Amino acid sequence: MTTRARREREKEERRRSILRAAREVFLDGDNGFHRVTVDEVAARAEVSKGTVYLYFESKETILALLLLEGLERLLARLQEAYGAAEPLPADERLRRLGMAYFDFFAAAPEYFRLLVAMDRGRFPDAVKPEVYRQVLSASLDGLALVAQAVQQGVDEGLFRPCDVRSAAGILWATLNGSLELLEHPLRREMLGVEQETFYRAALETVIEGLARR
Amino acid sequence: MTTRARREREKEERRRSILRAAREVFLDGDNGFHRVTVDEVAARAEVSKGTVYLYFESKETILALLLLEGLERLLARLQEAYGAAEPLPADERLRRLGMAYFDFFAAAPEYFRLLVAMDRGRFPDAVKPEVYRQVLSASLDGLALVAQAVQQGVDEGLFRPCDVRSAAGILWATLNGSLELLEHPLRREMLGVEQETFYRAALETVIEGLARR
Amino acid sequence: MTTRARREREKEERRRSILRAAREVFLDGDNGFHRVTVDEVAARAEVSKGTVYLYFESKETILALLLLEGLERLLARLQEAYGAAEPLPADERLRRLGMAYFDFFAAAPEYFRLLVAMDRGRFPDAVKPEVYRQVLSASLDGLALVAQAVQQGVDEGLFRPCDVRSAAGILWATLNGSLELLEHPLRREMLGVEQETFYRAALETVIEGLARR
Amino acid sequence: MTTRARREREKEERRRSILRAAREVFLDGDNGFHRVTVDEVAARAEVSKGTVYLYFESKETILALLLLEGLERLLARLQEAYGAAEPLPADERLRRLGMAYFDFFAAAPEYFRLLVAMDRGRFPDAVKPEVYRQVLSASLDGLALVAQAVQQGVDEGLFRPCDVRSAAGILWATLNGSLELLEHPLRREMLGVEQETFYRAALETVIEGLARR
DNA sequence: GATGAATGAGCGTTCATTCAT
DNA sequence: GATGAATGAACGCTCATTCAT
Repeated sequence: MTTRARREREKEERRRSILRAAREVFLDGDNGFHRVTVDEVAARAEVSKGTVYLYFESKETILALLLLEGLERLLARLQEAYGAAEPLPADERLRRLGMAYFDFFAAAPEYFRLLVAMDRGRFPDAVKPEVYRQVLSASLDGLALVAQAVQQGVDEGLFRPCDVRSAAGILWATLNGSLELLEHPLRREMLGVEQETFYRAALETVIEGLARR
Repeated sequence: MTTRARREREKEERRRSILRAAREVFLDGDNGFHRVTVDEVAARAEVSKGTVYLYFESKETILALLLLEGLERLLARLQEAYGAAEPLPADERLRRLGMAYFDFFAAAPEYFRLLVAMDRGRFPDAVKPEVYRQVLSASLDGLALVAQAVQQGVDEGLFRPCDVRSAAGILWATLNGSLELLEHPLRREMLGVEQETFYRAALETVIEGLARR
Repeated sequence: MTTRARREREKEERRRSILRAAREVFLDGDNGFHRVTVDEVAARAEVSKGTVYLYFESKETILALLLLEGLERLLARLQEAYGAAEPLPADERLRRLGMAYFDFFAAAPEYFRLLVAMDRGRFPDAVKPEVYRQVLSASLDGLALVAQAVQQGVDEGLFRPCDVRSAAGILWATLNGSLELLEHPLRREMLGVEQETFYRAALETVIEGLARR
Repeated sequence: MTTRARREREKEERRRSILRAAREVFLDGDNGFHRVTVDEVAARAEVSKGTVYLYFESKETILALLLLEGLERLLARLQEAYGAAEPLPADERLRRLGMAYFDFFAAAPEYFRLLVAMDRGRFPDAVKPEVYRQVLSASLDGLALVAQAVQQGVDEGLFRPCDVRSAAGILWATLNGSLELLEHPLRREMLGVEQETFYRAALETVIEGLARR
């Protein structure tokens, strides 16, 4: 009985260890996610290539799970940032959501790349629909949170009436674009601005853009 | 001397012809730029594979030059859209710039993908810093145009005083983010909105966000 | 002692159950016997993969035993078809044997493929000589039945005197060749004939060829 | 000019050399054709794996071409054996065709295996339809030759009227079955007969079976 | 006796790059 | 300057077999 439980635990540990190895390869490489190789992941996890496939269906599945993991952590942070229990003005909620988003991806920019890459290449084909749906669903949940804040703003007369889901999407797009734009040092130099400063300004601009005059 | 000149000219022609072939392959493929192979480019240009490497350092360099070319065309369109000769209000200029940007990438999404990919994969290593800088410089020129329109808006009291270069960057980031966000059908579905509609709304939101109250 | 006997019995049952699972996988697949994997057999038998190897030396051994089983069933059918108890003319016996052979393999072409494959691939190395000999012996028994019918024909003056074992072998070769030839749709098309019609004609031709003039 | 010609020649030589290497791997191995590995072929030809794919589309194509080569040689031998220019009785023609067939495959039994294998596995998918058709066409030409001899026999009253194409197929099936049956030493032992003796007897039996009484 | 996690050699195929001619 | 044949590392994935527990 104990044996069985231990087995189970070890298996889960191994699984995690492969996932961790994948994350390391994925995050370490200066190369970006498409340089993640099953060979490399296996080597880093100190298991054979076959073992990797014992735990995961495909390379893409591993990356998708990695992403999902990230998104779930992100979502938790966003929910925390939203501060549902606190009586906050809508713009403040958006500010907090935006900065939580920033903190998350500033800490792990590769997740951001992975999120962006998810639509491309072999992903849609190689990843089980279920996993794919989970990824999309996590994204949707995050978006819903933003939309909720926008709705609050509209309801309270702070924001102009609008399609709140689109508005949420616009904020999302802006924040993504800001993260991406300044990811490269040369572009930061070009704009002569620090990433966080720029990001905050972008966030404020969109919030301002939603505001009732 | 004449011979030398002719030689030079022929060489340049060959170079252009390879680049043109690369562009054809690049734009033809239904699969995106990462399907561009040196074999195919050489075949299309009717030269040997070796010759391609005689004129270009690497496949990535070719793609970078292609992008540069594209950016230059984009810049021309932006300049046209800016309408320097016409007496236009600043917000209208931004609107025109934004839609020219949209039109360009809607017509050739591959360029957008290439632009996004530029920071990643083998590009940073395989592309000479000089070429890289040229790409950035083309971006800068575009940005300057946007900044100029913002400056006009600030000067005329339409927009709030601000760091115009940052403001231009914010608009840019938003538009890029919007293009990227909606590139994938599933995300379009998720937002329940058409790409152009969303893009326009994002553009308006940022313009609004810049406006003086 | 009783325990020992029970153990023995259980072991045999387990063995049979694995073999049955293997047969199911073997006959299920649309893809032929080379799609049989140990994983699948183990899963179907609801035992671990290790257990499979506890009872059988190799995958090839399992397949060989499967074939042996099949051949034994075939032999039973041939004996029935022979109709030892009935007073039949020799040619009729051959006809019945031939058609029983056809029916067997038409119903389970995989067995035929396996029989053909037996000499090839990893089989000769991976299968114990003993098992191999058993397979051959089963074939011999079938052959003996055919030879017996031929002998009857010779004795009764219906067939020309000949080496009856060779004659039986010739019939066997013809029937095998016919089955194999027409297994592929394209070759059926090429000959413009249906499998059973062709097979019957082949059977008759050889019977005729054995007949006294 | 000479250079060009030499290049061409060398290329053809290389191609042949890879094909020869493939044949060696294919014929040498005790393993049968499905153990033919691109790695092995490349090693034997002393080229890199990539080079193999420079000359051939796929492994299956190589094997198909090998087979085609064999079939063409076989066909030439059959035509010679048929002796169109000589005034031969139909049964003698069949005898000569049959023995030419035997000689060919006795000398290179692997070709026989390859021919049989051609219908299976990845062949139909992995081989260009054109090559596939050529293989079938070569088979058909051989069959036509046999059918022609049978027709002659029917016309001359030596053979019973019959569907000559089916009759040719029956002979073919018998000969194939005989070759296959006795390929394995253990089966030869089992029948207590030498391969050629058996084969001749089978050939005679079918000829006899076609004969008018 | 039974398990099932782990192995690792093996597969066919691709393609950017090099270099002898 | 131009060629194009050759390279070879890399890729994701499979599966029969082993062995510590």
